[in-house]
Amino acid sequence: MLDINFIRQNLKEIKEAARKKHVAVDLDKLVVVDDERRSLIKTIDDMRHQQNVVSEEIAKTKDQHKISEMQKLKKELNDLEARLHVVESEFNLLMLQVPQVPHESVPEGESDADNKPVKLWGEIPKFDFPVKDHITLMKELDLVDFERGAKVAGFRGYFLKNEGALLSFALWQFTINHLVKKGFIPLVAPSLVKENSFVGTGWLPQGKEEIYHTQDDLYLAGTAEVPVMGMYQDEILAESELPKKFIAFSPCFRREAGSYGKDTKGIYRLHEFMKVEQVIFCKSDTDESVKWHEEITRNSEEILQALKLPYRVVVNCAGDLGLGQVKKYDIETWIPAQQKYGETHSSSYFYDFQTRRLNIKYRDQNGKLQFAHSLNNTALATPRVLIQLLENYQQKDGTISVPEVLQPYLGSKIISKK
RNA sequence: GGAGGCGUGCGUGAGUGGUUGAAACGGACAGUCUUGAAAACUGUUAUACCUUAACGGGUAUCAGAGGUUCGAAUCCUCUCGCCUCCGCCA
Repeated sequence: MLDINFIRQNLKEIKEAARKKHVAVDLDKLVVVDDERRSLIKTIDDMRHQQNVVSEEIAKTKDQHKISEMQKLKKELNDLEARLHVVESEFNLLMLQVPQVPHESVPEGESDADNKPVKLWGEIPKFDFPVKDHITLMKELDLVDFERGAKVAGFRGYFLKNEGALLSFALWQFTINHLVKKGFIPLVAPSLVKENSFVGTGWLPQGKEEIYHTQDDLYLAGTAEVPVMGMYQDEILAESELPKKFIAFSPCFRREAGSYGKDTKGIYRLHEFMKVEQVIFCKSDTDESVKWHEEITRNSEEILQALKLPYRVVVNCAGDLGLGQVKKYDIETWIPAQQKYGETHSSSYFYDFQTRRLNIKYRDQNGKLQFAHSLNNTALATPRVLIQLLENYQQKDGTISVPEVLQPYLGSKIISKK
């Protein structure tokens, strides 16, 4: 959510942002609705003032004439309040659709195909044998059971098995340890979450099709960003505790509506997966946001570097940005069998878009309340990253060598047939 | 799932229809005093919106939403949250 005064003063810029982000929102209508809203509030406030003054007189004089005068006023007031009610809900609905303005460095574009690479790391491995894809590798080494996964959990269901499971634990543990050393507070976050946090983070109302909804009116979060942001809703933080840095583990659920035909094989696109997510609250300062954005991106790169997986960083084009995002980097990691990079991380910042919706503030040095800024990035998502890990580490004899940094967690150096 | 209780400001807690945005105590902050600290004393201590050049003024908010009333923290209805006991359960 943006400040309505900011919207009114920068209407052209916001319209441009909506165009770039492909967001359909009638901003002219918003202004008209806001005009009516403002004038109603003014009128109603004045009438209430009169009501307060006269009521006080009545308390003393019990003047029957004034009472009937106020009865009339009350009727008028009720009508206006009812109208304001309607206008305000219209106003709020429109406000929830107004996009954040992308940073000037964000390229224009329609979809992820227009994202621009900004960094390359690692060498693309050359294999002197036919490369197997992760599905083949996992089946041969008995690391996954798709058939029974589908039997039990339906389409896109899976069981991770043997080292497929153990590697996941190793990756989580390694990642969390790495970030805790950097001052991140570890969390295990809820996935079953109330609607508020989804609206507050910008996942709702537009993302309704993507999110599972339970019969108890709770929703299943597709990322720990949702619960961790919701954690501080309606709170005033101390400036001294900023930046607040969290590393949160949670199961993640996505309906993947609209992508029924996409990535139907393997473990790339799943309804249920696990993620270790970085979430930061920082001071209300655009430079601070940029600084921490670079840091959380670097943190994820460090993890890939420690795993010695080749990756590239792309800056997402405006068409590929979420409603509230100012700028986003995706990190894409090399998939040998497909000879291309595949998204494994997504790093974004929002300025105060989310914290305004969630009412998360802090008191600055001058005693003024400010909306904090928020950011988040994947630290590591499983099982997707197993694709890159297994394929890049495969060996001629069909075994997988275990990345050095994971060996202590896994207790072995090689994954071979049972 | 059954039975009961409770929701007031940073905290404890008063307030059951008319200057109560809200007593009192505590906490925090600032000042006086002190070499420094403590103690004592004094003062400050909500947020949002509207209005004003400014001083200031106005409206709303006592979990939330409705209702009764000229007037609601106080009465009524619903919702939400928390707590206790029983049952069930990892």
